[in-house]
Amino acid sequence: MQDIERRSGCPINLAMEVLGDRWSLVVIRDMMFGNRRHFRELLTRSEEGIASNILAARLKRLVALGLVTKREDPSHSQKAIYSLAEPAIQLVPVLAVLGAWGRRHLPVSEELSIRAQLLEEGGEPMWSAFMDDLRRLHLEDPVAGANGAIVSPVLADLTKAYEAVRARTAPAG
Amino acid sequence: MQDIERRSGCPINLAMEVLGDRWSLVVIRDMMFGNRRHFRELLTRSEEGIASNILAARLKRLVALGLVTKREDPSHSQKAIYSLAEPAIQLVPVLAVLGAWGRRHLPVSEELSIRAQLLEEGGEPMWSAFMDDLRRLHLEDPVAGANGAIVSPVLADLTKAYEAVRARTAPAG
DNA sequence: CGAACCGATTGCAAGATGAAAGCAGTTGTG
DNA sequence: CACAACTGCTTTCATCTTGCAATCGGTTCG
Repeated sequence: MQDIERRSGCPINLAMEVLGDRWSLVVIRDMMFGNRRHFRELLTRSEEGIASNILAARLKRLVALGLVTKREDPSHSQKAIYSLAEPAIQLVPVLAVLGAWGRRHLPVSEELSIRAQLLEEGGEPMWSAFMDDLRRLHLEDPVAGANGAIVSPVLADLTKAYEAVRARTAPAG
Repeated sequence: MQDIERRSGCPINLAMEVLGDRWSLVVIRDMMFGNRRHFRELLTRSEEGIASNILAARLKRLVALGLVTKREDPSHSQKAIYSLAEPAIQLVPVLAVLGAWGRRHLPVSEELSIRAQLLEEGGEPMWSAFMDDLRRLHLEDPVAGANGAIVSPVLADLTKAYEAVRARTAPAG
């Protein structure tokens, strides 16, 4: 694991040393909920428009920290598949409660917060089911998970709800 | 509320725009679990050694964002009392699950993670009780909350456990 | 053989961070 | 009533981080 500062041994402090920047959790969110597994997908399909050097730096750091793994894509000798490692998969509850907080207190858009709402309402059972799905997509068979040969039922439901809201609120897009 | 970037309307993204730096959540943690309510307390009793200019900037930003409030201390015309506002109080579940994650995956120290452990084991009922306590200390009567005239039972339990571990692991300190 | 695509890297400017010192005013002490 | 300690900050300056734009060498596809 790459060096973090270790200003103190407090769990909150250490978590902020690992995740306390503007991009790391957003990248993990895209891998987790958008199943973005390649550099280009993360770069160009990012809602927030991350810069390529920042993305490269974040991915390298997350790999060094053991939150993400990187392997070759057999379909393309230059492509790399990025996958969530177990510690990142266990961030599901963190993202769920953080999303729930953001939805209550920040100026979110309806389409981008429907998944946070469902994840909050689904509670612990849904989080566990989602984490099991993620283990299949990212740990068990990363290649099939990356190319869509296997899918997550929980993620499919979330995505379906997202598409439905998007179709309703922005029929043209 | 002060301007945040608003790169997107995603709850996770917005939460990271508000809390995604190395210090904001640490400051909130100290106010919440350490009941640090004055600038000097936050500055000198910080485990991580925050710099005074950074602390000043963070407090100003958190006040502007509506997470923290600032008022005069009647006991000292120059003193300011900083209190958690409702949105920050509702970060209790976030800090609880984030602490639980940090405790599992990062090199925490035993004494500084006992509170995270208790908070995780206490679950939702304990979080609710703690949030009620915080409302009394920070919203209902900030002055009495700041000077110790009223205390939080939940916090007292957490602090007691912390002191016990500290006495066991570092008898001299 | 050229265009599009692959995961990055480089240069540069702007902004954030952090250590240290300092500030003007207030309070407690001898 | 002088004075030291303490109050919440602010300033300065050197260093580190961030983000944009352009680009890189290689691969794949038509």
